[in-house]
Amino acid sequence: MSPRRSVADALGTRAAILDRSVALASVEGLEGLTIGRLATELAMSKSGVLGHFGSKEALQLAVLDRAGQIFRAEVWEPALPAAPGLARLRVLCEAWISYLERRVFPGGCFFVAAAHEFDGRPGAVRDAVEARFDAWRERLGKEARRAVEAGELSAGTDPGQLVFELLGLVMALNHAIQLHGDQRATAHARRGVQTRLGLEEGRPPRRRRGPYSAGGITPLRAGRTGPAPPA
Amino acid sequence: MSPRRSVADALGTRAAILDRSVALASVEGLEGLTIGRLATELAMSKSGVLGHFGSKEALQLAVLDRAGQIFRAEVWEPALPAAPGLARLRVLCEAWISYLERRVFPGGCFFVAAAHEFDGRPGAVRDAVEARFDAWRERLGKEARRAVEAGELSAGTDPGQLVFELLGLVMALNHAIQLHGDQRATAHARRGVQTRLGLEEGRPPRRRRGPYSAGGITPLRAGRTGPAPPA
DNA sequence: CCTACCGATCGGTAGG
DNA sequence: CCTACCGATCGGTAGG
Repeated sequence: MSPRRSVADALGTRAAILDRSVALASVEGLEGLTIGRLATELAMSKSGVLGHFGSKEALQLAVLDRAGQIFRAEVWEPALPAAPGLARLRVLCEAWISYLERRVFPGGCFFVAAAHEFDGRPGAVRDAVEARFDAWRERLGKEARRAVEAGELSAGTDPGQLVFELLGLVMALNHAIQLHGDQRATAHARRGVQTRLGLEEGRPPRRRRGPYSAGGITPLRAGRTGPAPPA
Repeated sequence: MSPRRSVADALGTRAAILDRSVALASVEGLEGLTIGRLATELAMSKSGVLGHFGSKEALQLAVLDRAGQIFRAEVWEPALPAAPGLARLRVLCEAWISYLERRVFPGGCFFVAAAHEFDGRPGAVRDAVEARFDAWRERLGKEARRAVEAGELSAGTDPGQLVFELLGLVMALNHAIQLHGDQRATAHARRGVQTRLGLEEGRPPRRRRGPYSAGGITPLRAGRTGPAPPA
């Protein structure tokens, strides 16, 4: 009952609301997330839930932030130990695929879902989703440019084109898993990444003029947590 | 007031409801499509609208059918004059990209949006969306297999992999247009398709063992309504 | 095709 | 954090 205790409790309650919200919104969408249902599942009153955020939109933005923390921990941070450039790009793509394969969010990629839900509705939520995609593409683009500059990818490689195609592979995988329950699509996604980023592990790239330096070569392992791709 | 007239009127009303529904659902989603809003926009009563379908789910299924007719006319039919195999696959991909570029549905690809909206909710709508994607992938796969069998694509080409990658390019384009308003992404999508299906225009294929044997094929024009891709 | 209505649920507020 | 409540809107039905 002391003020100190109350603050800690409030933060714990807020965190609990957000965790439940992420799970709910992943399946039902950020708009399908309702204060009433949250309150019921958390055994709280609606006003108790809403008091932590002030409005549904503020809750949605907080949920987006929480989902961003999870994405960062699952996809971005595993790639930090890898050397910038091609090596990091490979770990990044594998962690990204693994994040979908392991269904970190039961509804698939939280941000792809949010993008589809809000791309037709102006507002703060839509802007936040767009900003996150901009930042993510920028990060990927930065690694891709570094890989090209270092000669790890063909000098003719367009980093923007590469990032666009990687995004497409991940989106197609997300779609295959969520709509069709097709886990075999992960093999397609991995093969697509390998075609674009080469397949070797720990070997120097072959110096040649061709588009890819696909060496002779074991598949990606670093950062992999899912099962190995089928032969 | 005769029975004949009533039937014609009813069909006209039903068609008007569906057209309005497609436009609304493209932006708001099939679940965001509400009977009340439809009734207001059509200057009808709610029960007048609902009477044509019986339930919201039946309306959603009818809307999906109507959207399918539009997709068929915009993407599939333009490809029918082309020879089966690689030529048809090229026209198909160009019509598909053009369909997104021209924003035939203001909310982007109707089925990609519906897939994201319903992939987490069991039911007839979800099943209908899944069946449509199955059929579409089957059609693309059939053309891809024919192209491989005819030697228009490398014998090593995996049709399933090709279809997966084409779907990814289209989904990345849809995302770029709808979330980022980025029309330049159409160039990335077209370049991705050309990398996979060959680029030349009216030139004989280079006979080599490489992945693509891009035939002596005119570039896509049939069905193209958008601007030419940038150099 | 209409009016009139049903119970349920929505986001949010008043007041404590 | 609660109870109690607001107006609006939801899908759907009764009865004509």
